[in-house]
Amino acid sequence: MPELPEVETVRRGLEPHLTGHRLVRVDQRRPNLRWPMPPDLVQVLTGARVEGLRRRSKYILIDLDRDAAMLLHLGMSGRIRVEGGILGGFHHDASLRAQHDHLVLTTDAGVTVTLNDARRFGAVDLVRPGQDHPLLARLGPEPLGEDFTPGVLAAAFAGRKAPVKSLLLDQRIVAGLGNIYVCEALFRAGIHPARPGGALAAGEIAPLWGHIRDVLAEAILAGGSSLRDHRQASGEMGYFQHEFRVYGREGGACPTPGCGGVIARIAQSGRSSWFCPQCQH
DNA sequence: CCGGGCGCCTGTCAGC
DNA sequence: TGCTGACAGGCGCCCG
Repeated sequence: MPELPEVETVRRGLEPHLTGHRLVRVDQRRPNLRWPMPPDLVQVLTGARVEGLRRRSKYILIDLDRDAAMLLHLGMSGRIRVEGGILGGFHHDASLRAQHDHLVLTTDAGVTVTLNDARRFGAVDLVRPGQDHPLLARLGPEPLGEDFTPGVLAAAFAGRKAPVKSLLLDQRIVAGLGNIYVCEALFRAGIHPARPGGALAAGEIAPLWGHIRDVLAEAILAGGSSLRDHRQASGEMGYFQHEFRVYGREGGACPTPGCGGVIARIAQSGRSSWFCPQCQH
């Protein structure tokens, strides 16, 4: 499912239900997702008070009044739903199978927060104070943060022969992009996804940098993109899928006025890239 | 270091 | 109505 905008949407939806609340019950239904969950997960979480929620790239970090923060990654199909309480969700997809509910947190307000992940590519872990967590250690800058600049992007592309599409998916270069928003940013920038990164001119990189930030910010405002799995914590869909200009639109008309191109799809390292052959070079 | 490919899992959909 | 293959918002690992 989730790229940065979807994860940020989930984080914002969870925040009012968790921050300042104590976890009174923790129900762990299986020992692992992509990796084993820590053996002391239930012990550490039970009775802990949540001090706040942060996001780093596609990870949610739940700060606790304990010597650990909870780390959550939603993989491809992970969903969070919040139920119960005054602000609880009310229109969750009835087809969500309880079979894939892997972790249920209950707060002192009677709210339940459930992690559902059919494909189990997601992760739950604990981050100890001062720990350089291996999943976070090598992440590049936050694309919406101050550390991400056109110069940083240019330096990361310099001399690289890999397609710009692959480089933007590399979380060490910039952290939080996935297939959707890379395709959309490259379209907006008029850059062909197969161009070698090192072949981009500075005059192309700065606009690309701006389009990456724009498309992410717009998607966050829309609550993310709901294709198959993503829902806001309330159960409500995101709406940015209606704004896609190329993603998933093979055979459709290029939205650029007067272009007349037809959206194409190519495979790049096993994943689909959609683009307009007419206006992306 | 670099680039590319594989595999982890389940669900859905198109085509036969 | 099956069945089969392709494909899906990610990412660590292994290979040359």
